[in-house]
Amino acid sequence: MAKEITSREENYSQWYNDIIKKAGLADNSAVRGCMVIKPYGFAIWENMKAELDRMFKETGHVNAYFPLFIPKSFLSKEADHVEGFAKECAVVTHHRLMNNPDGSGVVVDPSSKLEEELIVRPTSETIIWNTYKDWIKSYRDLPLLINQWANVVRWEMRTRPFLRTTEFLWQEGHTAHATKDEAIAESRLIHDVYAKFAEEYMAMPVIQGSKSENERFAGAVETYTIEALMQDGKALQAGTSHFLGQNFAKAFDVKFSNDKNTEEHVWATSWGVSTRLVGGLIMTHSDDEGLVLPPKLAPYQVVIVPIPKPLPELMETIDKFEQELKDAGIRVLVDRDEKKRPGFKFAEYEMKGIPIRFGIGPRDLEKGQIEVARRDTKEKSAVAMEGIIAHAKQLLEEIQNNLFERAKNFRSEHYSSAETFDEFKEILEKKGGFIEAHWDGTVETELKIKEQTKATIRCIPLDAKQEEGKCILTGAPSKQKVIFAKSY
RNA sequence: CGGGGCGUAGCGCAGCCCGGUUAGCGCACCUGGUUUGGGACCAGGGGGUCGGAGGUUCGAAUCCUCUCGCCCCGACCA
Repeated sequence: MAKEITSREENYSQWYNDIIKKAGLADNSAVRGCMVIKPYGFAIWENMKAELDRMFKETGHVNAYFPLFIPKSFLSKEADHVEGFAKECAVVTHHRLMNNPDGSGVVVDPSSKLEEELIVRPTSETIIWNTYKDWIKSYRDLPLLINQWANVVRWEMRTRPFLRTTEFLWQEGHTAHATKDEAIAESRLIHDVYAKFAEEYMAMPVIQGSKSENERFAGAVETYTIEALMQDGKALQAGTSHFLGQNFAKAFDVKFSNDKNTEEHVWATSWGVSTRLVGGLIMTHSDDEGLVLPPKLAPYQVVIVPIPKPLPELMETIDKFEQELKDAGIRVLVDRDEKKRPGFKFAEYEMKGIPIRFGIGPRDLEKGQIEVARRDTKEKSAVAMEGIIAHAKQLLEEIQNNLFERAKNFRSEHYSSAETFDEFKEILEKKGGFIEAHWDGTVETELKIKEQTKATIRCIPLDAKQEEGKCILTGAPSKQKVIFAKSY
């Protein structure tokens, strides 16, 4: 029935908001632009986090934690960096409140004004590089491979739950290296980790590429990105990994002595993914009936609904399956609610995107079978109780694969090539999606295209074939196609 | 910051134009009963500063002024 969810066709943004609300992922908060991540939504993030953390550690990184506040002066040490973030910083100017003399509550105590304002971190390059200065003296201190899980604040004009909130959760890796090549290799390594995570865990296909100068991270020499395609034909930048060159080392005077006792500036990378991924996950798979979650990240992979309710004669069997599923490493939820009827529960768990539902009633008990429903295709089938655990395990894999294939198909259907600007505009208007096209390589052209079409260069794909062509806007020569799209 | 919309019970809304007893409906909630294989039904019940302030009036959810907040679309951005 999908009660209360706006259809995608009717209003895509409303649909997105409905899913978040009805599936219990997040709420708006008392603070404009900030959301409350509810337990079910946070569980998805925790699963993402656990997997990413494992991948980072597997590739030699360790976690640390740096302060929330950054002295204002730090931010301005790297010129491009401050320019990129200055307009969206929350600033702490005082540290104390006092009772309002007129009795109307509390006011800022003017005598508590800070000598130097503190910035709530929009990203931590500056405070971290200020710290690295003390940590790095010799080539023996390198590489330094550190990640932190943190919250950051960017005072954006327009926010959307998960996709862009004033405060968001993320991880930010900050590494230091002795050579340029090593730093580039590091940023590429993480770029690959992100792509692998997106595709294998989120079942969200991505295009890997580098950013144009205009879209590059403030302070970076090169930004690598993974770009995903949402169901409304808009692209989502899902993760970025930056090669920072020696920009921050120079700004914070971080030098090391090499094995020939010569001083050199350190080479750096930084990389991050955020709670935005949850938004990407929602928009990649979900449908008009609610959330659809890939099994690998679903808080619960199987839900068992006793039909018509948790009768004692059913629960013995159900408790046994619950334990067996747990033992098999499957996250399972048993609905022991006495009051709600099965139909209600079915709709509820579809809304919440649980990949597999087991329905078990007296009839099933008699026949030694279980009604197995999969969320991705909505198919239902009767499966013998014997071997059900193995069946569930295999079905979870199948669902994971199916979601990825489905998303890949959608992307192929929304991946076009344009030779002329008219063609480009027509595709954008008719179906959106990614459009590959020749571009003359200049910022001016990119900005003009953006102005006329709202589309930007999502990335210069790493695997693009080299071919002679003409820029769709200016006709100037181009050596390869780049990928355009409207984006979030 | 521009353009549009909206603030009435936890949620979704009606009532407002055209002022008039005790502010209403659906869902949710509580109690009891009957039900239960795709969002059950009956009966009873609880819950409201009508976003806030000021004004007009015998009387304001309703009219006027100011104000606060939220949502959508855009500019900005992960």
